[in-house]
Amino acid sequence: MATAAKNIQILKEVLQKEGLRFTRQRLAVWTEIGISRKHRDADDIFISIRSKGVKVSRATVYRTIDVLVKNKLVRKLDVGDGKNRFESKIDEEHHDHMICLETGNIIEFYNSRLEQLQEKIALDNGYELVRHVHQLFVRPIKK
Amino acid sequence: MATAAKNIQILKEVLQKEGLRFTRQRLAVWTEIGISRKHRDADDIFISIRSKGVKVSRATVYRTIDVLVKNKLVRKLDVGDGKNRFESKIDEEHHDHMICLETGNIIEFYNSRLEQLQEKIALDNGYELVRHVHQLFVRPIKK
DNA sequence: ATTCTTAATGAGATTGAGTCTCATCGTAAT
DNA sequence: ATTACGATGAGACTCAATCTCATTAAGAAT
Ligand SMILES: [Mn+2]
Ligand SMILES: [Mn+2]
Ligand SMILES: [Zn+2]
Ligand SMILES: [Zn+2]
Repeated sequence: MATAAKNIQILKEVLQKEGLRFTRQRLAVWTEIGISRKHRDADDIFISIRSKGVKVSRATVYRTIDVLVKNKLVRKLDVGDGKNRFESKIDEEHHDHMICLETGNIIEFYNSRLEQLQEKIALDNGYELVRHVHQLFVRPIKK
Repeated sequence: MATAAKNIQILKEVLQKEGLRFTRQRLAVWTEIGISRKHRDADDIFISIRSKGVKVSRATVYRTIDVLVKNKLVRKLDVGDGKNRFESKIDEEHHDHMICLETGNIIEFYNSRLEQLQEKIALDNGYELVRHVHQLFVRPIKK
């Protein structure tokens, strides 16, 4: 799964639902996020698209990402360095992130008990959990 | 506890340890964060100090907050609206935050099992947990 | 294929939180 | 009181992100 053709279809459906046109720029942004390594920032994506010969502006990159995030195709991630990062949610299970304070490396993790606890905490307070931000800042154990 | 005199003493000790001078501005910032309601942003603190007749600049507010955060007198909190918020850690146990998406209200919570799980997840990956960011974005349950 | 309507785009201006500069001020040691 | 040097403030600056608006191009209609 997650073939190029499949991803184009997913994008087209979202754009149609939103009443938006299918453009080369929007496809380029979605392709860039979908195909590439994860946790990339907007400028990274912008530079990469340009380097592949597709004409695009920063404004369009940001505008397109907003649409993708709104429609849950892409996840926005703040690792605390002032720049948002993005990753495709296609073929991805939910996970949270551990950021190494020494290398900047981002490690993904998932723990169902942790997820359940969060739902419970919200409920116990009379709320419904909509989303959560959870990052562990860590240091390698030296022996 | 947490009398004004006590708080001044705490500040003086930190400044001494850091080799920094005790100034009216630094006291004003610490007092503002320590005395007032929680989760305030830097500009809020800046305006409030000025309104009380103490001459201070934004630069000094930010610089002082950095010292306070470094010395664990104050906690920096990012609720995702682009502005950091601050709260005194004096007489406060560790807690995380639930942000109501409808009212913007910030509810504090603490769950020891949750805290333990995070330590464990880091360790299982060969890391030591230094700090964590954990926010639940919630919506009131309507019945 | 050509025309037409209107949404989408791009270059560059703008915003805003946070940082930096450096001339001046004030703490605190003596 | 004098003095040394750290602290401060006004405003310039940074940089991610947003906005403006003249121009471009989807894509529907024919
Ligand atoms: Mn990830
Ligand atoms: Mn709090
Ligand atoms: Zn999670
Ligand atoms: Zn916690």
